[in-house]
Amino acid sequence: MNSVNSTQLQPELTKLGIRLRRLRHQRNWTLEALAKQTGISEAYLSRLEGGERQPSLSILFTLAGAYNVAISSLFEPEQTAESCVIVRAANAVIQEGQGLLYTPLSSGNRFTSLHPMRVTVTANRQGDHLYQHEGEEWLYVLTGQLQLTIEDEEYFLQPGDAAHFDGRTPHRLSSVGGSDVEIILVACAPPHPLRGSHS
Amino acid sequence: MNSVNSTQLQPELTKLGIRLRRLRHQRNWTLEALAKQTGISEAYLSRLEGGERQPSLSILFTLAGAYNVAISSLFEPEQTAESCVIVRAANAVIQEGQGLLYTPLSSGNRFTSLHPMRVTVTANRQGDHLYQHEGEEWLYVLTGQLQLTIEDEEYFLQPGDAAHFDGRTPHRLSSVGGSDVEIILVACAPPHPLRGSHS
DNA sequence: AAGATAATTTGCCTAGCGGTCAATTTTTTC
DNA sequence: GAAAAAATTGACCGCTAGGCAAATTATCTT
Repeated sequence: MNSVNSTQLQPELTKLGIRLRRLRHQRNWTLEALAKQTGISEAYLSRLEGGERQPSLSILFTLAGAYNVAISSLFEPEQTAESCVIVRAANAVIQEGQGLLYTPLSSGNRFTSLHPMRVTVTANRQGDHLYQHEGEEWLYVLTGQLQLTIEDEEYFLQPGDAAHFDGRTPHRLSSVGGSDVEIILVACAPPHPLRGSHS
Repeated sequence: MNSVNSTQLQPELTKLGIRLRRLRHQRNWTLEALAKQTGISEAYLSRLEGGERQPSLSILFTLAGAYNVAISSLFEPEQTAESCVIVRAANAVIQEGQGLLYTPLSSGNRFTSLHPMRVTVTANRQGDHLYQHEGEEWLYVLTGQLQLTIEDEEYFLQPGDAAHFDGRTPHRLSSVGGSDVEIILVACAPPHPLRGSHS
């Protein structure tokens, strides 16, 4: 009665194995070389890379050390190595949400982490809602005067000013001075954002 | 003769335990509740959080599932929850490197992932060097005309255009049209960059 | 093509640790 | 204070992580 496999385990093990093997091949190492370096037997390494064994953390730490990568990187979703996405000012697609005007500055999900956009905070809009999300956020004021509220702190930003803050602390944007504010906003989301929490 | 502990294991286990406990407390869950939900015994959970046991991957996957977080996040360095960093245009600190002029737009390392900067590509500079680094890169042209070379592809960007690419593919910036180019550049580095590889 | 050598995989085994139950201790509540 | 809830610990077992050595497959050499 092991209800363990809510996230099916085997495919994850296979993926892990593949990543490990790729790391090794990238370095042109043989199983023997790796075994000698880490003190782990060739046989076991082979089984790991085949996804036939479930490595203990100590093994994972050792391997991550040998490859000089973070353990977490062994579990991160594959980077789609799409080379480049260009978004032209001419083709801007403006979206509306919560009284703000958005223009995504990258076509979405080919890259995982960065989510850049151009945002227009319309004049006299009073930001009612406090935003809160995983990851970091950074913004840069192009034109206008921005009022940035972080939790209970207030900042006033001029064109050329930048702000960098933790997305988890409640924040809000509004314009001051009676004219629209144009900003560049870049969010950086972790690979697997925490969605609505608890039961 | 287990040469496993190159990266000392025990402290990592402790850290992991602390993270797990924090996740549980954040949700106001009791060991019993978590045990019931996951099918893992309270006793064992307690030991895990105390760092006294080395969880198997299947256990980790189950827990990550219960908390709805990525497994990798269990191994990532603590996010320093510093709330906000403001950089004023007035206080810009200009640095020079490789023929480019940099202005960091966030004061460094309090946040891990995002590294925003304003870059001036001086006129007629010929980007000789091809850059290559971990993580993603995104840029936005403020003024001037930029020539962006990604591997063997060439792109010409006008003010307002944006580009998003994988930092690992070799890339280079240069100016065209005989005038300086001002851009916003945001790099997104993974927590633990791969430093110089292999032996 | 066939030896020879390097590289990986597989059969088989077991020590040790992951994981549980039940009892004990600590913390909270009223 | 007692009583209930939450967390920890002792003692134990089964399973599997991981090693050894033989077998297989891939890579050279000539």
